Amino acid sequence: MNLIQTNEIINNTWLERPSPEVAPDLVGCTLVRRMSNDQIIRSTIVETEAYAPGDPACHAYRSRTPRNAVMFGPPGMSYVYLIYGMYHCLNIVTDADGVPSVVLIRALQLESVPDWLWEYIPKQKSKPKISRLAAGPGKLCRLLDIDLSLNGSPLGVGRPMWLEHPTRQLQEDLQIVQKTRIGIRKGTELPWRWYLANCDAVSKT
DNA sequence: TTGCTGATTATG
DNA sequence: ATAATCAGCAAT
Repeated sequence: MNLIQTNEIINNTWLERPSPEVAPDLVGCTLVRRMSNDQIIRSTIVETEAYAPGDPACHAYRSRTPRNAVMFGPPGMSYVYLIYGMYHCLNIVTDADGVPSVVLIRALQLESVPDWLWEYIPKQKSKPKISRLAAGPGKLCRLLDIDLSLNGSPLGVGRPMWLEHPTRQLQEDLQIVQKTRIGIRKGTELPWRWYLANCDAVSKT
């Protein structure tokens, strides 16, 4: 199945909804990344999680701080943070300006991997399958060279990243599963994780 | 200023 | 099951 198609650009109005509404809608959408060499990498979002106000797992649960500031900004920005001192996580800011609400991008499916991109993939014991290269929030940021320099960067055509809708037909054919979020200590009961069924890139747990 | 924690990953 | 590795945050 070819998940990557000609698409319509996602605008900020579409993102101006609570993250638990946007997160399932982003599954099946395309993340487009313009790398520093101006090459374009397109991939399909196959796993997302929502973080929202009143959610104890949300970085903005306690208060606004320098780290979480962009979560409070307008929709359509990227919120990137460093986790465990060595990986980055990519979020899409959603909901109205002032409401800290984001969608974490947990896994991507790439259609193909150009040779030069393998330089972004660290040497490992065994060569991973293409379907596992962006399987996990830290891995996808490493692969697409996403770091703190992209925190607060607006999404858009011509910018480092933007989002596109799939065709209507494809969107309707998607089998999306809803479950609880993973890797967190608090807010574990909220069913705010969505992923594509039968997708190799999705986290196993 | 110290100490602990974490929306992770690769390896044993 | 655990090391790697560090910014943020709460407590001192």
